[in-house]
Amino acid sequence: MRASDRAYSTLRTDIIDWRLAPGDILAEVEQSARLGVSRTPLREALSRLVAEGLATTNTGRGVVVSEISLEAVTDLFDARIPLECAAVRIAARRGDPAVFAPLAEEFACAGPLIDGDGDSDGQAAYYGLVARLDHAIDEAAANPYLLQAQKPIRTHLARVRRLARDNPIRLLHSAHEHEQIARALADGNAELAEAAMRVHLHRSLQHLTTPSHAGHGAALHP
Amino acid sequence: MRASDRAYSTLRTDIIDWRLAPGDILAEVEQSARLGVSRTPLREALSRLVAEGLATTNTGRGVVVSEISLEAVTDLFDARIPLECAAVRIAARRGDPAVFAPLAEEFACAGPLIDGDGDSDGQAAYYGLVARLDHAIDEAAANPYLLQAQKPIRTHLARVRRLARDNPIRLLHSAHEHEQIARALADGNAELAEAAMRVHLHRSLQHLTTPSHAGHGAALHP
DNA sequence: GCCGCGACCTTTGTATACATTGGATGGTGG
DNA sequence: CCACCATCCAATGTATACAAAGGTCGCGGC
Repeated sequence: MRASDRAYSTLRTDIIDWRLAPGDILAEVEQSARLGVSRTPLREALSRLVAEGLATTNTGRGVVVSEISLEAVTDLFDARIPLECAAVRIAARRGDPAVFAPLAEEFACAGPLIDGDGDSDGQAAYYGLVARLDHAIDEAAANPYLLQAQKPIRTHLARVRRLARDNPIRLLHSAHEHEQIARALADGNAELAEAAMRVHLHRSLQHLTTPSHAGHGAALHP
Repeated sequence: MRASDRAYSTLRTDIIDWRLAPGDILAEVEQSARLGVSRTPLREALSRLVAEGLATTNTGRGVVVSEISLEAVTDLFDARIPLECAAVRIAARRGDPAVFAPLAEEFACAGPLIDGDGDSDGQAAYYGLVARLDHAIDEAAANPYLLQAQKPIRTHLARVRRLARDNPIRLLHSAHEHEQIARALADGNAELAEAAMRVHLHRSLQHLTTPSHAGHGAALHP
């Protein structure tokens, strides 16, 4: 793997996981020393982060980690909802039903996975299942432009998710919503799939903007 | 202006205007010599082009101008339509009516601008008017994530537009459609604005995919 | 004559040295 | 005492030199 790739993925993970907070300055010499690469590949990594929206260039001051907060999540979903709905609609038309039927079954059986004893293990497995459905939708939609538009949105979403941890109750609901989406896709029912996706996204947004989940970010800003 | 910015905008324009055709190899030494910059800023320009989707990296072969054709325009609009509709819907809610009313008037009076004697001059002025409306919508929507998702789509769209020149009749229809959008926005009518936008985009797509306009691209590939 | 292997060469990836710009700080004048 | 300007410094922007990797061409063997 190239040095610039390593620098990029390390910085990207650091930002998404809030080890690098908004406003933090990514000085070239400092970061190149920290990551053990030269300034040239680091600059390439930084420019990729800027293109992705995870950082912004302050003229003369280098690049800083871009601001984001739970307040931005509404704007984020205003862009996300139409994109995901469009994707799922196309996927229902073009996709192979045989791909989505097993996924629907998995979501139907995901209950024990979520509130089992090995908590974090089960949650990780569930998140993996969600990722597989997302990937199957991307494959079925087979639209590179749609994917390109969704990519930065998903990156930002991953970042705000860390501010509001999902609880088991929400995850159970989420599994049910995902099952509905997968079943509609397996049936090739575009209208139903879009509606189910819309329901899921609205519920997710509602959960994220519920104030009871805010406030543990204080630990990240001592 | 920085050398990397100059290299980026020059290459970007060259690709959009089809001076650099899909499949063309952007060798670092060759392009840096052509643009009169060193390899370092050129690499930054290339990585920006890759992030934008105008070029792709072929391992070991450098970066090549990405493929695009009129066949891709349907996929492009599958991503564009939901985004523009979402933007116009939000703009109708948040926007200032005083901004859009004059724009609607301008579109209403755009007829002579289009099929006047100074053909290309008038068309350029009309395209500028369209750009102003787009910008006003972006400002009114005030959603950076939506804008970020739209940016690559618009870039690709500019590229395919060069394959199918607009004719005066289509432009007159386009002006009328834009007028409808602007009026709905001035009235703060989100539903109507979205519908008008949807009409406009479907008509545009229909025009672009009408086969009578293909075929002058042969001059670009001798 | 065709396939495979190897060497050469072109091209990209990386590092470092140098130039330049923007900012901060301290001093001076009003 | 405040404000403005000049100087210094640190950080980025750029260029070039070097290394590594992949591709292509040619030669030899089958």
